[in-house]
Amino acid sequence: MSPRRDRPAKPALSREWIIDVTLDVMAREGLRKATMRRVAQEVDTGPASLYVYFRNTAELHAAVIDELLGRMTMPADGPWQPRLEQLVTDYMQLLARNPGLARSALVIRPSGPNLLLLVERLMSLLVEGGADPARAGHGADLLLLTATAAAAEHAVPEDGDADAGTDESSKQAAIVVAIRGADPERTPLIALHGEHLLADTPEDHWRWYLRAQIAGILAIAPVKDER
Amino acid sequence: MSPRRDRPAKPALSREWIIDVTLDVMAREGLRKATMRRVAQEVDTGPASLYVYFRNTAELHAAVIDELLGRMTMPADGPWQPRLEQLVTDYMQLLARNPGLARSALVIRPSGPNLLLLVERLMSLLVEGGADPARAGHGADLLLLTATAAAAEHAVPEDGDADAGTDESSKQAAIVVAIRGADPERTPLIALHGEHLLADTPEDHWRWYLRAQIAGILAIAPVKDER
DNA sequence: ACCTGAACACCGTTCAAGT
DNA sequence: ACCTGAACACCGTTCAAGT
Repeated sequence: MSPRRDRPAKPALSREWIIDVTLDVMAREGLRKATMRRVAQEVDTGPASLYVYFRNTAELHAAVIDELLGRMTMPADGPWQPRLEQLVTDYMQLLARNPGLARSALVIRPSGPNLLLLVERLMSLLVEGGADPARAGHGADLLLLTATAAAAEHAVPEDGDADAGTDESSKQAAIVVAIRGADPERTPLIALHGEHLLADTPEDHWRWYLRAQIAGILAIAPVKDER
Repeated sequence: MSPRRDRPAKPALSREWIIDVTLDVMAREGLRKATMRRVAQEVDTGPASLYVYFRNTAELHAAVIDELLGRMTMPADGPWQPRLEQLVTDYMQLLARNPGLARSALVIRPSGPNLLLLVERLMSLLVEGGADPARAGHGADLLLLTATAAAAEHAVPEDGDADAGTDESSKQAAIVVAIRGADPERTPLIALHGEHLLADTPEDHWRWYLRAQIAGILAIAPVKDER
């Protein structure tokens, strides 16, 4: 009669369970709270137990990212460019939704099976758009890099991420002040054209990044060829 | 006779001194060790004292980045494109040299006076290259974003950054294994062209990123214009 | 104002021992 | 093998009190 019946026997620990619980804590309280100790507590054990499945925190985060990637739906048929933009934007938003995940992604360089599949799709869309297949991999890489970085920036500050501006994010506010207060002597171009940076929405901004990069990827030749 | 003469009187705390000491600890042991507690100890006080000058750790890091930016030398005269590439590469390397700094830069969005000056220079070089002045700010933004992200990736793992692969960085190794082991059925393009990704050096890779982005920035029109 | 010791509420990771 | 409590060596930040 050791396992009580009213409280079902504790399920066996497993990679999957740990990842699920981590995702859960993350959704509720942000990645910053999804620590080894906290997750361990949530699965009702000591922190040491997790180290049987993940060598360290970074590896746990990598697993979480690949899990999320697996849930991403690929855009339907249509012209290559909107599909490409959609795919990269989805990836960006996936990371931006869980602030801190993007930061992790930059450090750990995910390379799980689902990431490979995403890269394959990006490459195929770029090739459809006319890219040199030999360089499509670089193009995909660049798009993912920018998406990750943009997500890390966009990222909603977590509760008390040392960023509790009164009404607006003080991070944004600092930039606005810096641009508006630009000295026309020292920084004439910013003084003249800075408003353009503040004028459009983050979405417009992101779309411009995307378009510029796609245009560049399609236009540029391999670096090696020169000299 | 309260201040002993053999041990000079403790200098008064100041923003500058704290930044200098932080830079010092960073250079010797990496940003990860440059904690509030550690820096406080180095200036021989309790951690609480630093909070008189910096509201939190992120603010200290931002100050450190702007200080480093101030020490950056601007490239000499010459054609705009090499100068532009040099400038962005310098910024990337400045961040890559202190692993973790790049990660901080993404989160805190530096906007100090020295960053503004860098943006101004980038804008002016882009305009020299033929960019629409109204969009040069976006271009500079994109270049800095990529530089920061690339630096965060490149970044040499700090001593025991949970990344002590036997001989090579295990992070890199994981990608190599993933690409080499790509399934030709599931990911045919990677299987076919993946070697290109492994073939060139990080420097070539970076230069390609730069060229692609510059080409794109010069080619693309404002997003707003469509529809 | 500026400065501080002490405390609060946490971390990641490893060890030695258990099953 | 898998699992774990306890320990080690840290964190950021705030408080209440001092000068």
